[in-house]
Amino acid sequence: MSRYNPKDIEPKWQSAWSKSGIYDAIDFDKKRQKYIMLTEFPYPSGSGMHIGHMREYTLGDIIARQKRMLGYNVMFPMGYDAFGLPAENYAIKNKIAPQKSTEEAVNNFQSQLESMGFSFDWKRSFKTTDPDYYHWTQWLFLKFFEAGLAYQAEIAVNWCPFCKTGLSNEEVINGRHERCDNPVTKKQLKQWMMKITDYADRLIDGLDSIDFPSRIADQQINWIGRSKGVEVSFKLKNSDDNILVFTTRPDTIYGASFIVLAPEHPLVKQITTIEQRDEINSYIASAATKTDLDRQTDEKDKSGVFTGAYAINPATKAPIPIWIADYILMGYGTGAIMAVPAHDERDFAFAKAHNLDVVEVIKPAKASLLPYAGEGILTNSAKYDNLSSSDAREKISADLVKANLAQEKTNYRMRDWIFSRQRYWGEPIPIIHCDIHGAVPVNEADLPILLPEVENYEPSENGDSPLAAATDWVNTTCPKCGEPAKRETDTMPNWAGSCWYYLRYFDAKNNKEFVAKDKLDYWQNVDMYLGGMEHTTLHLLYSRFWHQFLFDQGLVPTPEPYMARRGQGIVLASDNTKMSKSKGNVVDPKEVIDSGYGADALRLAITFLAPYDQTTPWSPETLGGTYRFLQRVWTLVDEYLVNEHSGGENDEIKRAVNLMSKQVSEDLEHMSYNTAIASMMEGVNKLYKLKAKDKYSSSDWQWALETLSLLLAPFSPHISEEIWQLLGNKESVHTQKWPGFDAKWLKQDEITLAVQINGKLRGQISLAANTTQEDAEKVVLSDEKISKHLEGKEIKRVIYVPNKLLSYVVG
RNA sequence: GCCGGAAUGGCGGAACUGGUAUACGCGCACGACUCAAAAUCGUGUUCCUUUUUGGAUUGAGGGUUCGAUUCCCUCUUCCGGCACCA
Repeated sequence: MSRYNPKDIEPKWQSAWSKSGIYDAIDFDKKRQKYIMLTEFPYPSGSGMHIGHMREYTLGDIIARQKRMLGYNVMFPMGYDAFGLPAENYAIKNKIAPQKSTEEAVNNFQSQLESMGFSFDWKRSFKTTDPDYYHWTQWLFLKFFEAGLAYQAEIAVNWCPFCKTGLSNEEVINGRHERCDNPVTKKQLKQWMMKITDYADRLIDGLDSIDFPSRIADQQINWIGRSKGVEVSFKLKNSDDNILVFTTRPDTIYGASFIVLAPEHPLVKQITTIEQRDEINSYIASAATKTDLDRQTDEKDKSGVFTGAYAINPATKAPIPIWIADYILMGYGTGAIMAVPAHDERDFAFAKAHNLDVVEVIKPAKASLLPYAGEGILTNSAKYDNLSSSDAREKISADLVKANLAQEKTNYRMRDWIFSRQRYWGEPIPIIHCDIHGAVPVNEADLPILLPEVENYEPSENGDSPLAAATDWVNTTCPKCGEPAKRETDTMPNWAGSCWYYLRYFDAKNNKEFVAKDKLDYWQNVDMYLGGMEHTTLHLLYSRFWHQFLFDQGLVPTPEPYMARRGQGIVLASDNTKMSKSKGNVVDPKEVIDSGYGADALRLAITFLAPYDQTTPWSPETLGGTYRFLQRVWTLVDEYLVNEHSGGENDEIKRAVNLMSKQVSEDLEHMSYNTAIASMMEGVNKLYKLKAKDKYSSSDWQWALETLSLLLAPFSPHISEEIWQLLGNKESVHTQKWPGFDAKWLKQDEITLAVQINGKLRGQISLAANTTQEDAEKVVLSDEKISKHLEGKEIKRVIYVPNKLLSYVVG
């Protein structure tokens, strides 16, 4: 008799597997390919990985292992997203060079991953910081540049004063930087931008062709924020200039009683009257210093200043005043609106605050207070009166377009992607600035542009990258004319490397191309992409954009990178709050393994807690339960091996194991991992009962225990391998065929029929399977307990569901 | 405010296309083993009433149906995302 001790078996198999190569993905293999991938490949930080990572990786590993057993050529790679703020901030805080801290963190991660027994193909691994890799990230940037999709612009960027770098809109969450949680301000900077807005429609429409859960697809659609409307021009009263406004509600144009411009709007200076100039200037100045957070907290009070100028409403021909206010954003639409206070909450608040006209032009079906933003019937709108607002929307915009006063226009909430960072730890942008030729791309032959080693890699206050101080590196010559020129010193954001890493796994060592074409054609794209919800409007959106561009360039064979995406839920601490280092409630997987539970029980516990996509609290008790389960499995096998086992067949064993096999297979198909484990527990409980009866006397035991180890293999790979081999098998359990089931053992001769009377359960009877309704009724009526409920009642109707239930309706 | 998701025992959760609600695990109680404890094994465990019987129950209210955790309507609460986007 031996005891289940994970420490005896887990490290042993981990090293055996890594020598064997059984998890390698094979290029051009005849078997069908299946690509399972995890987001975001981790950014190595000193603190290592927590249980949330492990949930995702365990899920991926279960899928990958089962697909291999089902006969697929599985690609299940892992690498490291090692550039970027998290790695760099960690390095700065601990006063280590990022190169060095990254290396340490990677080693730490590597050993953590190995201790969990994941079946990654390590031969394809790389870091985004490897020059062999970022060579091609830079090369791809040049493709964007050549296509005009990477460009420079002087704009007011989101600026994180703590990290001292510009940020994209996606990285600002509730006015704070998503990495360090400090409030974000605005700073005027010349930035590299990516024209993701060119792909806005494709990013929305492409979702129809791929399998993303609606919560992810909807979130992306929401973020892109497509809205269709018209741009209408309002002529200035005393000038031939026009102000363009964007509106989705041209049906309300007769109620437009004033115009509001963003403070940064280019026409403001020109139209402001002398009397208003001081007031306008001071308002512009104060708006410029507000942080996003200030703007959000000031949301309710609608500040603004009159410019002194008027525009003509093209519908009413009436002059209306032009104001400026910071609730109008320069970055959206035209930076100017026609205000319809009767039918827009913000305009209404502004009109009330500044005593401006409110003209009702839409009558709601039910009487309602102003402002009323819904649909209704037009009024005060000349010839459009009595039209429905939707009809009026079409008619009015058509008429305005015909009169050359408007054009149809689609706007997006999403802005172009601010791509440069004023930080050290990123891919250098491969551009050279020449006085004569402007921004010139580096020659492809000169790639990669290596990140130089510098003494001081901390960010600066003034918005210069730390690279600006590396003058030897900065000063170069123009690739076009050979005159002295300077390198771009901003670096790429940490999202750049992860935009295309999934492709590089096809061909990780290639130094001639980013990926060889025949490998792209074989592996195609990711079949199942697992990852957290936090990437939905960041990495997941960015990389779809890159991939769509690569498709347009003929560089990849498919229009979308990820055929299916699933997001795992968050693992909370046991007290139902988020795990955080500061609260000290983070569960460290290493501790769990070392304390004796082992990786197999941990993997089971994470998976068994709840459905994979549900947020759920961590439970040490569940870990105890899954450990106990494995121990029971172990004991079952151990007792079998030390007992004599000759004897006949046992139909009950066949039935129990076939049923377990069916349930586990079906649950895996539906990604219902927690119930798959429940099915195995149920199966093992049954085997314990059968063992008590027949003392392992049946010849079916060997088969039963082998099947159990096959079913358990994707979930708990070490113990499965150990018992598989203890049972006398020589090859790895992980290269075996997934067990099927024989339906003939699942058929039941005798079934339990539920009997309902007026919808209430009144009894259960045992019957031979497939008994006719007539015979079933006879049995029911002869059952005293049930038939007494029918006495003296008129039977109005009888419903019979064969093998399930018999339902009487009585009066 | 808008978009998405959820609500089932003491707890995590199960129930496939409407058909025996509470699988599986935890916890708890009792029993076996033990001098004892732990571990292990076994039995029980939605609630109320109760000898049996019976009644109630899937966040609340209504509807469809012989039958609803499941479908429809109204509402409440919680979680995630977006948020002055014209």
